[in-house]
Formats: sequence, C-alpha cells, structure tokens
Amino acid sequence: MKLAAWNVNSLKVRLPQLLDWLAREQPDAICLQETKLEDHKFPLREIENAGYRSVFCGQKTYNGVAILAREPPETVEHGIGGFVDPQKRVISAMVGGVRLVCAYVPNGQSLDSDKYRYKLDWLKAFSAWLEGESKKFDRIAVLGDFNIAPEDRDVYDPKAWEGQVLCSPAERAAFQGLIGIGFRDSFRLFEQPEKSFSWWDYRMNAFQRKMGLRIDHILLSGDLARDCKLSRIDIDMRRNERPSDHAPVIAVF
DNA sequence: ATGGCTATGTAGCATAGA
Repeated sequence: MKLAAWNVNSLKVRLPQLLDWLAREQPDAICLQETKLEDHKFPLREIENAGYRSVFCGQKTYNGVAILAREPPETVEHGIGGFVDPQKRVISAMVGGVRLVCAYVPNGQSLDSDKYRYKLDWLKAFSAWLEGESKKFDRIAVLGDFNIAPEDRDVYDPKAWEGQVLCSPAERAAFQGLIGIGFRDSFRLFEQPEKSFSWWDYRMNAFQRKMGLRIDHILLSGDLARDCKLSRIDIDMRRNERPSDHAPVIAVF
C-alpha cells in the first residue's frame, strides 16, 4: 500500500498539480491538509475522474482536510473524539484495512501566542484520542502536517530555531508522546539524505537555499512499520510553478 | 533587518501560515 500526505495550501490552486501527481505516483490514498474549501466547493468530480474517492471536512479560508483513495473510504470520523474544535483539522477513515488519520496540527504562531496554548491543548487531546484509536484498530497510519520538527536534524539551522515554535521542547515532547503510543516515524525507518525537509518558506528563496523544516510526517503503528519498505519526500513538487510551500511525503508498506 | 511570499476574503488591506 502506498500512502501519501500533502499540505496543498489551497486545493483550489493546487488541484491541477494534485491530479498530475496522482496520475504519476498512483498512491492508494493521499491525505490533504489546508484545502481551504467549504465542502460544497470540494472538487469531487475532478478527483473522481482521476480515479479517487474522497471524504473531506473543510471550511472557508483556513484549515480543511481530506482523504482521497482508490477504494471508497469507510467509517469516516470527523475531528478528535471528545474535543470540541470548530477548526477542521482531522478526518479519519478505513482504507484497505488500514485506519487512516489525516491531521493538520495547529501552527502555534509563537510561544507567547494564544495559538501556541491552543496547539499544546490540541496535541494533548489528539494524543489521548489516538491512544484510544490504537486500541480499536490494529493497523493505523497518522498522516499530515504536524507542524513539529521532531529533532535538530529536521531543521536547517537548529541554533536559529532553538526553542522557537515548531521546535520547542513542549512540541517535541508532544511528538514523542505520539511515538510513545506505539507509532514509528516512517521517514526515520530508513537512511535518508541529510537536510531532508518537507516545508520551505516562500520568502527569501528558502527552497533554493535549502532552508527548510521537516514537519510533515507519516506515523505508522507497529505492524505497518515492520512492513514498511520505503519512505521519502517528493521535494520536486516544490519546484513547480505556484508550488505549495509543503512537499508530499510518502510511505509504502 | 521581525523584513522577505502566498492565499483568502473582499475590493485596499488584514489575517494566517511556519
């Protein structure tokens, strides 16, 4: 099974790139973040014509998540059970016997922001809920934009980013908390190039200067991690015209 | 150098992203 996750930063703008990518990469499923579309504006037909069924949960301007799969996603759940959140950041479904959790973790803005508090509260609720999910489902993949660079090697300039949002000890502890539930970071199951990142700022020519962070992840439960054959980041997508600031991440098992 | 760029909603800028 080939899984992917991609923060598209507007599905409306990125739809042609997505359709090209699906045709080329042929994943069994892809989880999208930051669709920024209300549900009635979701490009269902175009995606169906490309051979993918979709479930989605969106809102105007911000957030929005979707799961696209060759077979219809089943037993869909929206959001984090027991956590009231008007922001559309999580959608889950069964695809091919695997529980897919598509997540767009809050950014947090900065450590002194209310949004940072929200991020930590959100991650706490997410972790508690995932622990329950992992008891319900043997095979789980958690895919998406985590907005956390787990280690210094996931940051182009760890000194400059030390303690900053996306890299702070509390965020990294929250990420390790997810690992503690029994998930593996699929990317680190394999030897990877140095300076492997999944996001680069649009400004300052950050991509060309390799100034990025690895904040998009595919976490796999034990069985899936054991069977995982490959995990990579498709950085070529960042070279497109009008690229998303994030590149797709891929795991195959 | 707290700038730089992109997308959205909405009609000249404000907000958010990371």
